[in-house]
Amino acid sequence: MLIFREISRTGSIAGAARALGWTQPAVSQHLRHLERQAGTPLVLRRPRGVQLTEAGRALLRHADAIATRIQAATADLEAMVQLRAGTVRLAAFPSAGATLIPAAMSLLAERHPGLDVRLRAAEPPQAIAQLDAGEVDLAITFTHAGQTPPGSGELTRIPAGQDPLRLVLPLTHPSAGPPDTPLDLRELAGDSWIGGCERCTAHLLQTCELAGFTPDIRHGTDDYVLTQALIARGLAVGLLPQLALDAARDPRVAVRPALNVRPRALYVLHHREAEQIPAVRSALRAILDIVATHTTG
Amino acid sequence: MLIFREISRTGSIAGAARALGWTQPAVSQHLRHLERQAGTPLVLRRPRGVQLTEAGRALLRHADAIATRIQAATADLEAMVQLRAGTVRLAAFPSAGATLIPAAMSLLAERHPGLDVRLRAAEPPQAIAQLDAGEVDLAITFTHAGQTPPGSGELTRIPAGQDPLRLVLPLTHPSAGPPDTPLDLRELAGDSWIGGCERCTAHLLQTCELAGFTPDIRHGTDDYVLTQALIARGLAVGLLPQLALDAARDPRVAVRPALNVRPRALYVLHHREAEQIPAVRSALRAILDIVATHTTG
DNA sequence: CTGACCCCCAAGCCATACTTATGGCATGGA
DNA sequence: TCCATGCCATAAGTATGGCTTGGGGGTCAG
Repeated sequence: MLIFREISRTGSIAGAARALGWTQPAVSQHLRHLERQAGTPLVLRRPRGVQLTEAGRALLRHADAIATRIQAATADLEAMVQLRAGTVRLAAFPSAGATLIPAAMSLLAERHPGLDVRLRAAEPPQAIAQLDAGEVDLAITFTHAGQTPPGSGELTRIPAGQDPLRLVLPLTHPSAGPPDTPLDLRELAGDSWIGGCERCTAHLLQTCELAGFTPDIRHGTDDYVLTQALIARGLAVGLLPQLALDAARDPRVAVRPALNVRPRALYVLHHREAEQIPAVRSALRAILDIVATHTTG
Repeated sequence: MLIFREISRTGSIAGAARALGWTQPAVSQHLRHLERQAGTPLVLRRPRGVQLTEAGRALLRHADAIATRIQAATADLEAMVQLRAGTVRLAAFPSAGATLIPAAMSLLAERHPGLDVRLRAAEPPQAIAQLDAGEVDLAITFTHAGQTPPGSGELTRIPAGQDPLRLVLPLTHPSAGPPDTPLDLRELAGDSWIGGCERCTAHLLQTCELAGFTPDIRHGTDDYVLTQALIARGLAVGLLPQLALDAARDPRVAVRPALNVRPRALYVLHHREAEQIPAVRSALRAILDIVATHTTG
């Protein structure tokens, strides 16, 4: 097909062969094959070259259109390879979506302005479901110490730093001491507690059991603003991840490091081959870069 | 490219292979090759099939457009092969263009209503020039006896019957006898003559020389209506082809067969391979059919 | 009439592309 | 837990297709 275009462009079979770096019979055979399956001559052989027949002119129009399309396709793909275009769909749990991810998106926009990044907030189980369904390319998730890391065998899991947990108390609480000195969980054994998401609440229970008591979990919400508002009113104490506090810090609560409470681990998940996709790879890199500065800084 | 469409249609490489009647590795290799030259994965391999990446979706759009174009191209060519479409450009000398060719065009239109036939009036030398220049597909020409048949080696010449020449006289002329009895040229040796086109005049001169006299050619025109008008007024006698008289017969002139004057031969000329073009072939056939009925009838 | 430039045809060789065979991986049921 | 059934990839073998070389016909210009 493209050979035929070259024939019509140069006006001769030998000319097309020269342009293509082939020999003349090769082009001649191609043309013959094309005419055979067209069922009609496409060119008239003249002493100094060939001349298109009506059928040849008709085919040429289509061939030109096809060549244009092929060019457009290669241009589109090249743009994606060179990161001048492309879409990355992220699913992140809310506190990362409010802190790490916006920073990573800014970094990525700076590096590759043409990329289109889309974020959906989703707790880890939902994020993985969306990944499985092909609705997102990257899932930013976490696992509390002692819980099984997320993701089935098909997914690649990349550690993305750790997020320490903090004890959050009313300012009026007797244990609301200096913000940098760790506090032992057991000092809050008698308090009312507020739990987070399902897995967070499970982790709180487990941690307290290990510390030797069963917490009195009276409230539950995965909304960290609401959580802090309740705590500010003196209605409970809580264990909140640092990222949540980074996202929204209520000034009416006290925050202290927790003794013997291991941080939650953050992960980025993706399909195994998704890392080969340029846009996904650079988005992943941006996220990991942000995590690195966040951890070291 | 079309393989990729099949993959996306069936949703799996194995499915595409089944649909194409190939084996699974063949399709897999094609896909790999395509991804290699795209520079990015086009599909994600999932446990029960594959899922298109963004680049794959982009390519699919282009592939669909290309497939549509290919389909349109084959449809166009098929229409031409099946004579539902196509153009034939004819060049014919005026008296044939006024008689045989319209009949042939009607016959062709009846057989193949979709064909587009275009006629240009041209004397044989011009018709051949147009054929050489690729401006027409068929040239209807004639040669007088004794003249070299038209056409260089590149052209195919097909005899298309003969066109007898008639002596045309004023009704008042002493030789204007019964229309079916031949008349000897020499009876008109002393008359004033009117010549036709260049080659016709040359033929007239040659014929008269052979008959033993030199005609007094006073007028000249290739317009057979004008010729007959001059003859009707008694200003000259002439030698007109039967086709010209078929086209326009002035009732004010007498027509008699000429003794010892050989008819002119009609030819259809075309490029050697043009006969392979369906529309040209069927047009040629229609012309020859008309010529045949004309000759026998 | 010879050289240059088209084109076609025939035969040979090489590369591409499809096949068979094998293995890994994920899922679903006994 | 183990096997069965999909899916996909890889590797090696083979054969078909396609390009090359070599030779011939034809037209046109010098």
